[in-house]
Amino acid sequence: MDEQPRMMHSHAGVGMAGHPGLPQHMQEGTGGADGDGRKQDIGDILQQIMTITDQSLDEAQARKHALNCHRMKPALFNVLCEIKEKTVADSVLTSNQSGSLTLPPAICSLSLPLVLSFSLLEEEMKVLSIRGAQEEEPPDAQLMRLDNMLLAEGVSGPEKGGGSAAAAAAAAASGGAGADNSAEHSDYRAKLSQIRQIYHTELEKYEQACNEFTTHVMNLLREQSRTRPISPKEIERMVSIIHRKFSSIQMQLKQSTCEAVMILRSRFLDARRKRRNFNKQATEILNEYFYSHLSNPYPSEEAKEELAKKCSITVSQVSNWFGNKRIRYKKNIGKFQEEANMYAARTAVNAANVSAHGSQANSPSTPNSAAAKVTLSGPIDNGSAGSFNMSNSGDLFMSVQSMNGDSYQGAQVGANVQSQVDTLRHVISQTGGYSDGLTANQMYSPQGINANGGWQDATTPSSVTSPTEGPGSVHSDTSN
DNA sequence: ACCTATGATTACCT
DNA sequence: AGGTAATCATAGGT
Repeated sequence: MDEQPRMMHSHAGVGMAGHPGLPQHMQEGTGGADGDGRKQDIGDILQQIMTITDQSLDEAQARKHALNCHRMKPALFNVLCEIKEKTVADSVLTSNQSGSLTLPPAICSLSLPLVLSFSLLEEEMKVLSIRGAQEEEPPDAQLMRLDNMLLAEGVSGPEKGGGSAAAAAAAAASGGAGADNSAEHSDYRAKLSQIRQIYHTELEKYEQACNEFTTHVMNLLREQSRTRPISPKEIERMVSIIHRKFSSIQMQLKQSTCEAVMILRSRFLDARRKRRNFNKQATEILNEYFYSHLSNPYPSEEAKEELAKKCSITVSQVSNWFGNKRIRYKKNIGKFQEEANMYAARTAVNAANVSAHGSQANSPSTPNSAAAKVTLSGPIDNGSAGSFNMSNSGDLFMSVQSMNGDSYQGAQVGANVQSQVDTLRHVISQTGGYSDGLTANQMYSPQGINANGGWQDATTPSSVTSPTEGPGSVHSDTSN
């Protein structure tokens, strides 16, 4: 940066007299004029440089040529290169001393244009090498991380399959229901491949630009090395600087690609951000289980696995669902009344059907099948809890009494029969079967929920063990 | 735009 | 480890 002042100083200290023929002056300078005479020569040369733009192209070209053909040129060039190498190394070491370099007077007088250009280049090299030294190592680890991530996301990996594999992995991680969000995944894949494409075209573009620029700079430097002290080593260094520069740009590209992928991922696959409702079937299965095990809605690990399989969701999702359900049911039982009715009835119907089928083989009719049929008529026909409550409560109550009573106690009651008991009992509890004088909400107070809000199994001793449903258990003759 | 439903997460408890 | 309660953040309906 101190180039300008230096030049200005020299300029000011010397007269403006113009002299032709640079080589001659150089020769004169070489002649070893000391003191004022030498200064005068330098001033003359400088003046010529300053006015070089005023000269015609041919004239300048001729001088350049003459300079290149100077007999001392190769030797001088080598010396300059050497000094420069050394100076660059020094300047890197003592980077904050922006030392104005002191050249041997002989060299100064020999080739001012060379010295000047050398100084300029020296300056730029200093800057570049400092920068280069600073950016040397740190990005490596980060670059590797980015590369790994891009590879993992299928952006930088092999052409096909990588993306979908990543999507599938992400889908598995998010635990979403398969059929439901497959469309979404294709959308995700499409967007991912879009990112991938952009990434690759950009990468290619950068690479090409890097190569082009490198060749350009190399040519330029080679060209300039005829007039400036540029050694092949320096060209090499310059090239590596350029490559570093471009690879830092590449890293930026990689970084932003990673960001884009992350955003895409979070938008499409992050379970929490993009919450997907379970599909209707899954919800029904879960609700069915919940309401048929209302006295103890805590599915065992096995039951959870089974439910998870049935609903094509994960076990932890099942756990979440039951956790949420329990708490929300307990908090506002009234709100769930209708739902409870519905599922209670449905479960009863299912059980009745199963039981009817089972008994058709062996015995004519069973009390619980009758009960289920009674249950059926209410909520499903007119779909209203109110009318359901009023119409058949008596029958239901009787049926359940008998089911839960002695007649079924000793028999090999199947697990699903227990479900029916829970379900029907629940229906009864809201229809006023257990308590007459209460309001709807109070009536609905579920059996099993104690004063503290916890579920108790006191009312249904048999449901302490979570029943595992199996057709086999019903199959056995439960009638007599 | 608002509201409710709902799946997930969190802190805390047993 | 598994439960509860509170909370978050979004889906989906109006």
